[in-house]
Amino acid sequence: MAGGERRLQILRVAVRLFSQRGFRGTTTKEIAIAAGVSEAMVFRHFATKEELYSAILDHKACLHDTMDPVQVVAEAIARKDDAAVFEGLALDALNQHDCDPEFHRLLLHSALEEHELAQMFWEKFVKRVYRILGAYIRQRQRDGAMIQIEPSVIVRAFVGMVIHHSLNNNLWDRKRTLLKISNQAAAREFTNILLRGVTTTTRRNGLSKKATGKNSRKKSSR
Amino acid sequence: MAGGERRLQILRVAVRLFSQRGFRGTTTKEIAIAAGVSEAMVFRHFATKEELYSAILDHKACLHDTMDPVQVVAEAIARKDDAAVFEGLALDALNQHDCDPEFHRLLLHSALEEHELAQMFWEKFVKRVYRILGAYIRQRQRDGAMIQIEPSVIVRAFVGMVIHHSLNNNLWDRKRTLLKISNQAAAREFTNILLRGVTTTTRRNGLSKKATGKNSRKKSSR
DNA sequence: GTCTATAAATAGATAGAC
DNA sequence: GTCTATCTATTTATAGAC
Repeated sequence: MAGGERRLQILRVAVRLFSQRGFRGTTTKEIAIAAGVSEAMVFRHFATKEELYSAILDHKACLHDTMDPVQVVAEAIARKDDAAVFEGLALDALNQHDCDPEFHRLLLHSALEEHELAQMFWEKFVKRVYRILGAYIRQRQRDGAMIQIEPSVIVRAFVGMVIHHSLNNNLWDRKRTLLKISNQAAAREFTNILLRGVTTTTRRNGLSKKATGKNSRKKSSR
Repeated sequence: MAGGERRLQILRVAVRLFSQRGFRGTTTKEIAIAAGVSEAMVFRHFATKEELYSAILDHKACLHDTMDPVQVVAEAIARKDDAAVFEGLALDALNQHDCDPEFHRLLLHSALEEHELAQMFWEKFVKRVYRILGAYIRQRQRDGAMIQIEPSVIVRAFVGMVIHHSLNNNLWDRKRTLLKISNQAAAREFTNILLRGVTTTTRRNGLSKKATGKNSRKKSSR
């Protein structure tokens, strides 16, 4: 097998094992066996186990760089379509986690081990979501469309619903014994709860026909 | 030092190290050094490393058995005081995590490693919260006090806010760079968001407050 | 109870043949 | 590129003296 090809294969096997048992919990021998090669081959492609780990992180991080969570809803933000903003973000996150559960586990392992990936992810991804979503909420508060709660609290509440749901599905309750629901439905329900919870609205008929932004005139209700 | 005493001391040291670096990431030598004894002493009190781990889990699980999260709000449930129910649960969980962050980390490690503790905790604790809180919500829906959303979804949303907040504070953002808020305030804010989001009460306009119980939620949002 | 010394197994990593 | 064989350090665990 060609160099680059084999390298990638070993890398993928390592991703799987590291995500299952953590960095320290996985031996280079296990990786070699799972990849169907000798240990020497592993060390031919990656000088040390640490280097292998780093390569994985780079690999994963690069993949996730290309998908910008904020870009997914940029247009909804411009339109000030609250439901589309939150539902879009939630659905994107849930789908992401579903199609790459390994990454979520890898991230948790690295957070527990205080490895660089955790901090990198935090800096490049989480902070960004808080900044941009926080700014959006602040704007909507100025519009009189949302009640005066510290925006970070709202972000945390919403991110909490979504991430915790993923964590449940991927880590604790893979059989979905407690809650079986599609990602679409979950994104919609969480968004409904949050928006009912934080938007100013006088009518109780349904929930979404409220200020779409451009012409909201209500000033600070409380 | 007497037998039982030393045993407990080693156990406590091990709890700290395991929660920091996981089971496989901690060596018996490190434990011995941290406890100020020789490795032989560790193996005198615990035949194997596995046995030490199990002893920790028993120790912790037993501690947490005594504090029933549901009992904390039993009286609020009887009174149908929605705000007290949710705020009480949230505050209890947040304080619990704050005063024993090790347990939270230990739990995560064991969930990732698929160790028994994780499943035990899930069965004895999480399921219970879902069952009881779900039943309460269902009752409140029959009362006409809450909108018709699958109760499990509401539970997941709320538990998500709270647990994710703890996870952030204990694992990712110990410096609280993104959100600095007291447990009391957090419990109150999350409850406000959720209850605004799921209750049928007509708020502003001083219209009817159709909720049945003596719902004494205060309307302060800074 | 506590230690030092050490056994036995496993880990990461390298050498060198093919 | 790939393997077998091997080295070295570490890790779990034990023996036996005090």
